[in-house]
Amino acid sequence: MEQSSKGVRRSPTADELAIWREYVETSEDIKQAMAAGLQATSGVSPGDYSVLLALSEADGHRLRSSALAEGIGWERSRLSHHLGRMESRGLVCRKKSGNDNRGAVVELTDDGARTFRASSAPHLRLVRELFIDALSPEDLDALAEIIKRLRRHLGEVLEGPDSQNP
Amino acid sequence: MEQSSKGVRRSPTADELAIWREYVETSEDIKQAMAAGLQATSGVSPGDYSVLLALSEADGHRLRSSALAEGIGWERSRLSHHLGRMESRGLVCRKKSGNDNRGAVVELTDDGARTFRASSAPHLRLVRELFIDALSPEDLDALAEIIKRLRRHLGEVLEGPDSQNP
DNA sequence: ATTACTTAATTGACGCGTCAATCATCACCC
DNA sequence: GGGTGATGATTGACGCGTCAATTAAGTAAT
Repeated sequence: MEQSSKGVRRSPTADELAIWREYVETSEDIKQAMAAGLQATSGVSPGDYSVLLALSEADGHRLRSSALAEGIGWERSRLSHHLGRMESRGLVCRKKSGNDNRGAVVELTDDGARTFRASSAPHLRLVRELFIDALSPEDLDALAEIIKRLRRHLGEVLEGPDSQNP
Repeated sequence: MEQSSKGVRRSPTADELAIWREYVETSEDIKQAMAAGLQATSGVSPGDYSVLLALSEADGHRLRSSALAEGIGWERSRLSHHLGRMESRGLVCRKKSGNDNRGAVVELTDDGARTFRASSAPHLRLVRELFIDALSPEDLDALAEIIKRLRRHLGEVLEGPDSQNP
């Protein structure tokens, strides 16, 4: 039996660790730069932007809160907290859903729609400035491929360990 | 004049935006998986781990708080808040510095040192499982290069805009 | 119809991070 | 030595995210 099964497996080398650290730091710095830029230009956070975008694209500017959570890949409680803050700022409002009385529907207010329109161009500009402009088309392709592998691997590793789900 | 100077510059394409989104989501998922794994195996957060690591490597297991902040690349107030939490858990303690009475010195407690030793192997294992194992050596090299470019570009873009620093 | 299960969403507590304000100390210098 | 300003560190307020608990409404089974 060798290292591929279950025995002792090697630790990352110093080089590998350095790349890991750079990876984490860089992605956090970029996230932070995006947040700061968005805040400065449009007064919204990345989370706000995700919510506004999803609602803007939705039929009638309204979505079931669970559908919204699903759409942007958030936990429900996270969304609930965030909607509370956005509602208090008047960007969004919550109403009872017609057919199922436990469901809530989230709707974009006029102010929310305006805010989204105003933040869209700055957001796109920031994506270009902070990310796209840094890389050649070949880099971008390579990165896309690497991300796919990271993602797929992560999925496997989070399933595997103790998946007693039928 | 074309798009390279100051005029209208193109928005990201749909493909580019998709890669951006994947990049952000993946790095957050990985960060989250690391945090969860570390918490489950050793009861520490990634932030705790950074602090413990830096102190463990320091001479006498103690550092000026500003040197510590510098070393791990944190804002001072962030570190101060974090140290408060770690101190209340008994991982770390703060003392007045000898020669400069406004400086504080942070010192690893025995419990902190023990905790660090216990978390080190799980941390390395997680780096391998979540990151290194997902990629071939060539991928890793390519990724390292891309990260360097992102980082360099980010530095330029954050300097440039309005650097009225003498 | 009463009990039991599931599903939708919210809440509260708590850790984390940022920003702006504050406080203490040191350094200078007139 | 008493301003003045820089430096080291802390604090408070607030937004963000997770987890565990809770509320409320639908669904089934007996």
